Amino acid sequence: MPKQTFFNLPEDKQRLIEEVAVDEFAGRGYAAASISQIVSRAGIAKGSFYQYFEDKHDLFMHLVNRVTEEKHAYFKDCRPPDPGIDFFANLRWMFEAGFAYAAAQSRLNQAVSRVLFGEGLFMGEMFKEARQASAQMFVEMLQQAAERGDIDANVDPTVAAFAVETLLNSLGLFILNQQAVSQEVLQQGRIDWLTSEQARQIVDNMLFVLEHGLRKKTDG
Amino acid sequence: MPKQTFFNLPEDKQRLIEEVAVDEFAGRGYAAASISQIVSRAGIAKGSFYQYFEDKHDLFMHLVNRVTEEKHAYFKDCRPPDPGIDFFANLRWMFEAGFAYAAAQSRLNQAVSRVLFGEGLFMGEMFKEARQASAQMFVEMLQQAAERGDIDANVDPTVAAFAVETLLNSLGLFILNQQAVSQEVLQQGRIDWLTSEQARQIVDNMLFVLEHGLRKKTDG
DNA sequence: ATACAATATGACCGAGTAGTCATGTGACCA
DNA sequence: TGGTCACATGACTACTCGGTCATATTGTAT
Repeated sequence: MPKQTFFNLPEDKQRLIEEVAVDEFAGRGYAAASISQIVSRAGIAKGSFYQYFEDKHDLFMHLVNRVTEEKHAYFKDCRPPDPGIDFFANLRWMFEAGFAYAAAQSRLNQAVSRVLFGEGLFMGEMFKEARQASAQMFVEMLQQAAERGDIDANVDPTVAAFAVETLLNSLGLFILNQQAVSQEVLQQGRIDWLTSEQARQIVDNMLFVLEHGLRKKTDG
Repeated sequence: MPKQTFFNLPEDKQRLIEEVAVDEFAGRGYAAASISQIVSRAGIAKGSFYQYFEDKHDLFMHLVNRVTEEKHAYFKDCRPPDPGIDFFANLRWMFEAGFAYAAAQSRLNQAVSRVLFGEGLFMGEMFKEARQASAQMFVEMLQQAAERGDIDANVDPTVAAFAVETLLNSLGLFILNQQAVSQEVLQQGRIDWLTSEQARQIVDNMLFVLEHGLRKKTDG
């Protein structure tokens, strides 16, 4: 948490520092963000920075806290329309609220998102060919399936392909999460706890979701 | 691409360098990964590194290529049983192969995935609570929905929550990519890509898939 | 043995970094 | 007026970084 001296600053100076910091983080990512750059662009002395914050991490966490504060404030008044509402309606509502928030809200939130998205985009650039080839394969597959009448005509093949690809790619992530990954496991480099039975169930579940969706079928 | 000198190296030295590099990238993320650290830990001279690789990017791309090679090698022998088969059967085959690969995945692949999924362990630590809270929220939501009979009883809430969360989280990036939004646009803080009609359709589609699945409904 | 090319090496460079600290400044109180 | 205290400052230290290059060490062909 920032030191008291930071909160003693005039509001506009606090905001200025936050803005500059946010730009720096957004532009260069967390790891490469430079405090020297921040103080220079904010027009404060290096020493002052260290009277406000412990270090870079402290500053960044402050920004994150600001965003979550803002978010909570934003969502406070508008509770989900009805707690007893249908799950899918609820999901849709969450989406729309999230979009509205993202669209309406401050530079602060936009910038923090930019840190996350920006790095994603950067990485995306790196693997453009590989990813496009992969994505293309899935799209074609889905298109063929659509022509053959295997999949629903309401679904855009591109979106469907994305869904399939994303879930397929995240299988590894799911496994890692399930075992609360630790450095130890990473070094060990093998995953042998997973029985084929468990594996089968996970795959079954994922495929079921993709094929039939989550909604309970009312008909036989 | 690495220079010829690298490939002239003894196999085990190549592997050693790759291992060390992978650790560095996995541990500190792409931006903060240090070549000085890598050469030091690999026990080679700084100058040698630059006789093997152009720069950090070159090294990283080499690792990525290794991963894709590995993947291709893994999937090479096992072609889909029958090209004319039902789409979902085909999908099942792919998922099983994908799962096997994910379960057997090498340190190499793990590390690269880690870098891609969010700048290494560090970022992961930072947002750990937030992400866990989010995941927890989804699981509870799905459990309630299951109890209320909104969602299908065949689906394990944990897997469903993971699927929902994964798809929703990566949807933003997908929309960005679909509209070919550049990093500059993001930097400017424009949000028109979010509010566009296309974005809305993508969201609708994704929600549809989650609710009803991909398979064409024969009834109704 | 000799010559030659390929590779290995680490001291070195310039640039940039995080973080410190002695000194300066201004506001408030006695 | 003088004293006190919170804050501001930027030169400074002690790094690490990516990258270069003259030199040393190999391996190979003659």
